[in-house]
Amino acid sequence: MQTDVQTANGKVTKAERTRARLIEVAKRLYQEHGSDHVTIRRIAAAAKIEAGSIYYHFSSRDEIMRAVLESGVGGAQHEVLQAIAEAGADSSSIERLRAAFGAHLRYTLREHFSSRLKSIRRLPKRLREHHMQQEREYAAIFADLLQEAQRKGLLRPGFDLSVVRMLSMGALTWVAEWYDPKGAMTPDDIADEFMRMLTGSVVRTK
Amino acid sequence: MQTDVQTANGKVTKAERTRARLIEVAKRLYQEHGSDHVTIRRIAAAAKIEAGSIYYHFSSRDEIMRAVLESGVGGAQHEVLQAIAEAGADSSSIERLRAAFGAHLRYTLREHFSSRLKSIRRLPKRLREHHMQQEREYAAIFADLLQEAQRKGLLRPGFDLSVVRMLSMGALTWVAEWYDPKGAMTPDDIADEFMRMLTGSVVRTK
DNA sequence: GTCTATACGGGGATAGAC
DNA sequence: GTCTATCCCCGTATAGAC
Repeated sequence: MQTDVQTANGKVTKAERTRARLIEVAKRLYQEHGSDHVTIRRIAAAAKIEAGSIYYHFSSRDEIMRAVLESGVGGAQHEVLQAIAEAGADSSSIERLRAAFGAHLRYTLREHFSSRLKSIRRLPKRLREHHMQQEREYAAIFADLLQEAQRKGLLRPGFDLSVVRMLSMGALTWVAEWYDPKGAMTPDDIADEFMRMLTGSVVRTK
Repeated sequence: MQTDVQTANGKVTKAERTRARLIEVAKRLYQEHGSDHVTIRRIAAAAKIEAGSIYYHFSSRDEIMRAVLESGVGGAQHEVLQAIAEAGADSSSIERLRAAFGAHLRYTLREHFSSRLKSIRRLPKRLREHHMQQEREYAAIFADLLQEAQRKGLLRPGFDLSVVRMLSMGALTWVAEWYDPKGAMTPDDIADEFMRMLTGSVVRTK
């Protein structure tokens, strides 16, 4: 919002670094305490800065929240797309879907980030619109994989792919609510179990 | 906490009625605005009472929140058990599971209540423990149905039933995040679609 | 860029009248 | 049981020194 543009020679300004640190700190606080109780004062304390100074980098508390959401969805998107790419060009749609689900789950659990859980309702309309646009793009990744699978005849007919996608994302996103890192299962184990649930019903078994 | 016991002759005291009204109002506010921004003063205003008077019925804000959660999980439990009962004694485990899922989803969407979404983290330990015990009882309903189905050989072997249950509940609970009441699908349509996803993979198709 | 100081409102909670 | 009055804290945000 202020002087947080990169300088011509590609250097990162002090303002940029501080801004990035504030976003990181705020994200961590959201994870630990929920969107409630994450105040300017607390963010400032955790970032070892005075509360007033924050307003040099952000115009309001909501602006920080928006930045955190943006960074969260953006991070997930980046890792999911990368996982799909790593699956290789000769992978099937189903394999890519599995990779995408796995990446989504790993990210959600690692960052304990499920954007919707953090009260988006209270975001001003402008910010909310931007965020929902970002969410739609993220959802489109999975929607595309499912449609591709359907076109290639890999899915059992008769399903509403939108509903299947949203139920699936829900199942995975909700894992953050019950996952025990000290338990026996890794995030990938859970993603695999979920794929097994789909395979044989949604996915044609032949 | 105070005089909210029923009198010997079974009559409901004024205090009880007021307390119940406060819980109802608070629940509605939580639904509408999220757990953020639901203040004692707002609850008081919506209940047409003065803020100070609330402390006759509840000892703190958290106490109200706990009561709302209790009422929410209790309500869901009641309706799910009723749906199972209505499925009849000669119904299969799978039919009862379908009925239970449907009731869970209807309740979640109607009350826009998904307890976990409302920052439980910030509840004091005592209150949180009680709430999680209640959640476990609720989860046990579904766990029992799945185990029963497994015993009767209605499930395809090789699945971790705990994981299947938690993924399933997640898929359904998350529906509240994307459901559009003005859309074409009813809650039961969605529950049915989900059962179709399970049938043929988790449920043995024969 | 970051600090200090401060304005202002709204939060939870209590005391005592009625 | 409910009201009124009030305390004190902490929230967001701003102004101006450095």
